[in-house]
Parts: sequence; C-alpha cells; structure tokens
Amino acid sequence: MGICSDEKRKLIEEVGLHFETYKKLPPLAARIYAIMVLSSEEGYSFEEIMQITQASKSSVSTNINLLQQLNYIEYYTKPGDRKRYFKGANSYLRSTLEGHLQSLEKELAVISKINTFNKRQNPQKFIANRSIGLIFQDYLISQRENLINTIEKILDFQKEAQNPIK
Amino acid sequence: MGICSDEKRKLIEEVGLHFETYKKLPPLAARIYAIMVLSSEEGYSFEEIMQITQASKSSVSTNINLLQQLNYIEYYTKPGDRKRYFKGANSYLRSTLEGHLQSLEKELAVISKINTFNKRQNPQKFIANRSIGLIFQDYLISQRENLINTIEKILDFQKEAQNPIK
DNA sequence: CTCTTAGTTCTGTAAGTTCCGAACTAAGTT
DNA sequence: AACTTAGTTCGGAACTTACAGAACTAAGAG
Repeated sequence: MGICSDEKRKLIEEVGLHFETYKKLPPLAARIYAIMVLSSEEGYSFEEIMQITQASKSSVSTNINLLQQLNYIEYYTKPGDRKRYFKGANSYLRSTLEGHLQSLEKELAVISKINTFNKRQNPQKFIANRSIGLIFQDYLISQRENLINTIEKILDFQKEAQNPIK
Repeated sequence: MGICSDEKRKLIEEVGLHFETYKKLPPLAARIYAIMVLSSEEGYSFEEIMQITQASKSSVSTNINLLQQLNYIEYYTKPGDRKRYFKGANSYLRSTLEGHLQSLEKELAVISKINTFNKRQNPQKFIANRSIGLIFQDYLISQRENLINTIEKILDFQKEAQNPIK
C-alpha cells in the first residue's frame, strides 16, 4: 500500500532483473537502481527504499553505497531534515555510455591482438579468412563511432540545459 | 614444453579473462574458448586441452560440452582415430553477433518500457527531459541497424565461400 | 572376456556472493 | 545525561559456482 503502486513494483522487478544481468549488479542493488530510474522526480528516502524492497537496513546501506560509488545514483537533502533522498544520478546515462565505450575499446584491443597472433601463426590461412575478421573489426569501429557521437550529443544537451539562453 | 608456446599461453590467459567477463563464461570454459580462437587451423584433442589448461578430465568434459551447446566450438574426427579434435565453430562469429542482437533487443524493450512509464507518471517533466531518453533510444536503434547489417554481410560472405564461382 | 582408450556422470568441497541481525556511531532532542 | 533518528560496520547463515576425484560407460584391441 501507499508509497508505490503494484504496477510499479512489478516494473521494478522486471527492470531490476534486467539490470542484474546486464549491468552485473547484485540483485538488491539492481532493484534499487530500477526504483531510481522509474522515479526521476523526487526520489526516495532510505526508509522508503527499505519499505519498497522489503530489505534490511544493512543491505540497503551497502547497496546504496555501491550504487553511489558507481555513479548510478546520488542524493539530495532537505533543509531541517536529516534524511537523505536518493535519485538516479544526473550523469547516469552518460556514465552508462562511457561504460559501454570502455568495454568496446577493450573488445577491440582483444580482437586485434587475436588477429595479429593468428596472422603471424598462419599467414596464408589468415589471409583467406581475413574478410570475416575485418568485417568484425569494422563493425566494432563503427559501433564505437556511433557511441562517441551519442556521448557528445548528451554532453551538449546537458550543457544547454544548465545555462538556457543566457 | 611442446604443444603450446609460452607466448601463446600468456595470450590464452589474457583473452580468456576477457571472455570470462565479456561472454559470461566460467573461467575454464573461457580459457578453452580462447585456445580455440587462437588456433583456427587444426584445433586440439581433449587430452591436449587438459595439458594446456592443466585442468581435470571432468572439468574439461563439462566445459567443452557447455561450449558446444553455445555453438562456440565444434569437433571433427580423423579416420581410424577415436579422438575428437576441437576448434572454434565456423558459425561462432555469427552466433556472437546474434547474441549481441538479442541483448540489444532486450535492452531496447526495457528502455522503452521505462520511458513509457515515466512519461505517463509525469508528462511535463518527461517532455522536458525527453531528449535524453530519445537520444539513448536512437542510439540503441542505430546500433541495432549496424549490427543487423553486419550479420547480413557475414551471411553473404559465408554463402559465397561455400560455392565459389559455380 | 579382459584391457585399454576416450570420455561422461556423480558426489564432494572450497571459494565466493548476498543478505540479515546485532552491535555500533554520530548527531540532534528532551 | 539519556533517548531518538539515521545510518554504518561486523559476523555469520544460506546459497551458488567451479572445479576435482572416483566410479562409471562405451567401443575397440589383444
């Protein structure tokens, strides 16, 4: 009752499950992050998060700290109120994309190492098969380009939002 | 000694570590897969894999079966030789990309659910922030397009390789 | 029909994860 | 000074994972 509709709880579960595998977060952290993503407006206090997730104080504490370290969430305070109110970090989308970029770079590095090694071990065979390797490398490179463009778009958008028509 | 140079062993470890996190494989499966990727030519027998990885029969058996189920590796046999020789599956790159596609589709579905929910909960705020959501959705859609094109390219390439200038 | 080869299947176990409860801290309240 | 509020930290229970060892199977060799 109160605080959070049944529909929202269901969505939290579904989105949380996705974050759990996709972002490699512990189950509870993934649920909390889902709550934040589905509540862009005001966020929730520590206690409310306990209520919604039905988890213990200690678990909520640990997982909130984890999410803060990862830049997924942040908190604000209200004057004359000791509680902290958590919400998705403003930069969460950007840092998600920057995460994507990092793993893409890593994959590119590994793929080119593999290609270099195989080429040296067996030049004839490698040249015969090389198109596949190149197609994959090209694919990664153009994914990276698209990603970098997107990150820039977001940076521009956020800059604009901060000082609107000065 | 023999069978596998020190340099190769080092590369196997490095690439294996990457596969472990990136492809979410158990450590030993990731190492075995790395061996296969770095030995496109002849592949290795069960025993040789045991030697290179220094793992037990049962572990090698289990993890080879896993990799086969995932279409990452396959084996061939030699006449008058009961052993199986394993190598990277011909379709491994295509199935890697098809895996990418699946997770991209899933992410797109989740993102659009989140956007729909947030829009309904708080239309004004959502419209103010909507560009960010849209930028991200656009990003995913164009990554998907690039991915689909790449898969098609590879299918064409493999078809061509099978019946060359009939 | 026993022996070897090539592997599979079935526990056992060590390590790591994820959470909870209880004890603690730190700051404001009465 | 004792009490409440808002959280943190520690220790451990329950579960999961990743591998090894031993017993098993299946097919051919002597």
